[in-house]
Amino acid sequence: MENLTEILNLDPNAKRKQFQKGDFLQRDGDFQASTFYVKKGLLRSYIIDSKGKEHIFMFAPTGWIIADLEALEFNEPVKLFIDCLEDSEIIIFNKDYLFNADLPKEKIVENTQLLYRRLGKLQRRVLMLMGSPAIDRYNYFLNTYPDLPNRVPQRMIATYLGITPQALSTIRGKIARSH
Amino acid sequence: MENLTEILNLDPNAKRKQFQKGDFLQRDGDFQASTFYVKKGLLRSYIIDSKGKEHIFMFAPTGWIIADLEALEFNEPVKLFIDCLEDSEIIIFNKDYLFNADLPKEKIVENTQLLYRRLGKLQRRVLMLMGSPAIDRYNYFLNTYPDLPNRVPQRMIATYLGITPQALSTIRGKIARSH
DNA sequence: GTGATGCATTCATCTAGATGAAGAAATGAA
DNA sequence: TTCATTTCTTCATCTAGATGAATGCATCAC
Repeated sequence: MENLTEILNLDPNAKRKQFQKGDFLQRDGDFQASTFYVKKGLLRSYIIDSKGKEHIFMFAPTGWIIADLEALEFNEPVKLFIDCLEDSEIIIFNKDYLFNADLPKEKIVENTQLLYRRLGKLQRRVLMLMGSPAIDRYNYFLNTYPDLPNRVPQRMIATYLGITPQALSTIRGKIARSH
Repeated sequence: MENLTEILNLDPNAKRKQFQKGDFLQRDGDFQASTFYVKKGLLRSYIIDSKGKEHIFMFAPTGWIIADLEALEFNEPVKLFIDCLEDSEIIIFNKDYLFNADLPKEKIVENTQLLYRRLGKLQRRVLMLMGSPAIDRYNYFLNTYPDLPNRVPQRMIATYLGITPQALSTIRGKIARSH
């Protein structure tokens, strides 16, 4: 995703900004959704459901792009909170810029490749949420984000998987006990 | 999505084909994933999990595009079955054609819009699978596919929602009883 | 150091939805 | 029409994971 940096440097409206652990970049109810490129650090996006429970939609370590895709695309108010899990350097830009008419055609095609990739991953996520038990989802998580287990608390991993921290603890116990 | 037809007509490799209810367009294990545009009819894509259970990833009525996005993007063998729920007229084409260098830039940008839209929908699907009870997911399904309840059997709707036909039957019973 | 706050683990319950079985209704083929 | 197949519903269990509470550790502020 490093080629993105180059593009982002071209966007006259892109803002580079430093954030601290705990800072919010966007919250539920905001009217204007933004797109964030993580130059360095770690973000996450999540909702809080009707019962007050947190559900992490994704983590975004260095090099990733994170946004409320639904709000962006359908011009709805933001549903996803986005905040910093570590001090982070972020580039805030307009989604449209990735497909701006000023960019050369090949760049645009390159950028759509990123969307395609994300679609593939999301497809997998849906299929796993429907068809795989929590332990398989946990193993897939470890594969997708190999270095995150050391950087984020268990309870966040649990809410990413769609289970409670207690359930994750039990699963980890089982894995450990079976060597 | 009607503008797509036009583009598809330009693709020299796109094949138009007639299928019958029950025909398979693609199955688990195929090596070459394709992309299908539904000119008329109704398709679905689904996996069969390790316990032999069916999970429908999506329905594709007239005007929709359906494919195994993960297999396409990462050049993996196909995981999703795709078959016809009704007699259908299908255009089979290469995903790359949507972003072919021969197309005018505006067309490419237009096509990425479709990807974005799909991403937004998938985000919502993930969030609902994690955070909403089956009844809410059912109502959202009714919203997304208003005319499908009359065209597809309940058991398929259930496997789309990620629950069993029995559970869906109970939910419908509750909704009916509460007027 | 002390106290406070947050995190992980364990255990005893509880529950949404799964499973399996059976009957009723609908669909389809001959 | 009749027979077979599939679909839908209901009910009696069962289970993965939720909930809530208690305990033991860390971490941080002061």
